[in-house]
Amino acid sequence: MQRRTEHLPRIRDVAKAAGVSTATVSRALTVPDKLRHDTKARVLDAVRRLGYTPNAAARNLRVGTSKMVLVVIPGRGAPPFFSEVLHGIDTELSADGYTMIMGTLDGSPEKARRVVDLVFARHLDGVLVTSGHVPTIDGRSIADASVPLVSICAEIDAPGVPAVLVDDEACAVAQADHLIGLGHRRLMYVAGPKGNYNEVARYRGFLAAIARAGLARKDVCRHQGDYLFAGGVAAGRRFLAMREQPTGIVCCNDEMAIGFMKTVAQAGVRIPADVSVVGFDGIELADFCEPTLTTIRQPRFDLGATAARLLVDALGRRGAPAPQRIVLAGELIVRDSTAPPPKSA
Amino acid sequence: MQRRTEHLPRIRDVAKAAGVSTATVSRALTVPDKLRHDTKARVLDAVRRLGYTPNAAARNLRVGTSKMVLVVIPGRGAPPFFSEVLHGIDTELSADGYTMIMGTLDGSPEKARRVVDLVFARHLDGVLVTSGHVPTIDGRSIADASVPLVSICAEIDAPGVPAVLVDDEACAVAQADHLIGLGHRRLMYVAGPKGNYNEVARYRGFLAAIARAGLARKDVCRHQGDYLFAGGVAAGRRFLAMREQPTGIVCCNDEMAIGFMKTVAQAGVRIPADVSVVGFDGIELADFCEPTLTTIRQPRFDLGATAARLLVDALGRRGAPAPQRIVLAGELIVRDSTAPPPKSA
DNA sequence: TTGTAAGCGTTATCAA
DNA sequence: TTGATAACGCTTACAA
Repeated sequence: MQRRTEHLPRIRDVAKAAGVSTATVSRALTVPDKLRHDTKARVLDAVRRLGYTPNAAARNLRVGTSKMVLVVIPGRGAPPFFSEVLHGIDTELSADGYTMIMGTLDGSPEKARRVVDLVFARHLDGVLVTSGHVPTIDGRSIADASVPLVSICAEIDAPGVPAVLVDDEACAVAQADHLIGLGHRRLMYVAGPKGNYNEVARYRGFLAAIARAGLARKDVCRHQGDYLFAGGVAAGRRFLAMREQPTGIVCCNDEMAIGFMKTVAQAGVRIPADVSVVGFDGIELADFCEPTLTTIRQPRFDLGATAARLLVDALGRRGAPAPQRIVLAGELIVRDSTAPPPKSA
Repeated sequence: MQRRTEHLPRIRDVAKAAGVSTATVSRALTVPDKLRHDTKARVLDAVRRLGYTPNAAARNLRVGTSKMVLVVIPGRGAPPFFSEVLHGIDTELSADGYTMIMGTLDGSPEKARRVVDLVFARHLDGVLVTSGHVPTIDGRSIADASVPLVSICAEIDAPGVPAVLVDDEACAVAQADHLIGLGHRRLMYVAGPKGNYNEVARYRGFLAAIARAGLARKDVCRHQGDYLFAGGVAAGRRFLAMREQPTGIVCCNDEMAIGFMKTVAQAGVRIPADVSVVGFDGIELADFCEPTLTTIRQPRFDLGATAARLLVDALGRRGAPAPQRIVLAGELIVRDSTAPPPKSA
């Protein structure tokens, strides 16, 4: 009636080998203190001899949990920013015996459906979301599955979901203030994808900073970007085509900043002599490109680790994590891509 | 007797709502062609109305598969080299409805045990290994679990496991030949971790190339590295301390090459005027560092995608993938870090 | 302290 | 074409 796994031992094989009931085997593995010492020894010996590991599906079905956590990542495998976030997540999760399932999103409905189905299939105990919004398809949102959720790097569009993030707005102010403090008066803002949580917050900070500095709106332009290298290249081309070029470029992330720098440098523009560039995120690349990039360093490992810890603690209590907003510090790192504007400007 | 998931519908709720048996609901979802049109419609309607998704644990237990694939990654979250490999894996896996579980290794027994347990718990249908050897703990190897296995980037230390890789040895020859062709006669080899599969193959290629070029062994030195940035820094320090410095540096991967370049450049050494550096891998960083790095480009996405495809095809046939060795082409990319040696040398 | 047996939610066999 | 039901392998309430 059913295909059986060839030769892997089941709990009753162990029970037989140890001369006990299956219940005792189960207890030896889950609540060893409640067994007599010699029975326990006998059972554990049989377990070792047979190489027994409990079947996960059967156990999950019975106990209703899987010790699996879904990590939702936006787009293209794992973008540079997320590698350290994942490392932080992985560290905390495995410390508590949880395993990480990757759910990548690329904007396609298929991917979104897979993620949502995974959650509703009760295949996992909790979800970490780094995409800024709750995956939803056909009106089904993973927030409706009553699975504990924690958001990383963004407040999320569902009520009561705790978030771990940096203060995007304040950091964006720091970006702009840095350039303004150096004397820049004509700025360009290279934006992230429209409506993206971080983009919105950072642009707000940018606008606040230029308002406070009393810059005229005509001295400031906004270029629609996409967080990708390509978006930075496009911004660079636009810059090259401008009659009155800005002297300071505020980028919404590092990848675009680097794309911008590569593009204008190829056209003979000197950084920072002719134009200054500030990035956001603090990815490794930012310290290796030429010139090295002034940027906002996000505590990427800690963002992931803190969120994972929050989730794991809640799961341990068999509840949802308390709604809260944990703000970690971002930091302006001044490197070689920024300087005072050229005299002529 | 048992905690039940609060409000998620089960198959019998759907059956009741549609006025059919649970068997019919199951069939409507798995073999829809075997139902009368109107019954099918009625069932699927109920499924939609109730928002029913089959419980994964129950299904896995019943059918004996989970549609999950474990990806074993060595160390530190996801090192730069692997991001694209993962992207390729993810693309192929999700095309066939498989989900990716991450198993990171950091050399600790705990991590290894988790990976091995996952496999023996039958929690997954297949495994992709990028670490060059089969995870093993306490004498239990995942190769013994009769779970289909495919190795990426390395032939693996278990018989009959298919591998998808580039020809490390030939690529290493290309690295060395490039420098030799430029006129370099004193070379330094910055190695990967001792015994690592790729390291061994690449060093073999290096030795073959210098032998063929007739270089004296005294003109060549080997520095023990670790694939990490730090290893490159150490190699750079050693270089700076040498009386008779080599003019060409062959690195076993890009991260070390970049670490080396940063270190010696800080000490005033000019690249490539004073010393040439070749990397291996073709990570993004290699095209953004200063100077840009001559390196071997590995088809990272394809390595992952091909391996995943191999595995998924085998799983579809409910068998193990055919033992084979698929070699993809690596390519020497000449950039700015290499030039003829200085005249004085 | 240990054993018996019910039940987790599916799917597949068999009978109708 | 559909329904009743056993079985997947485990944990746990209850009885001994």
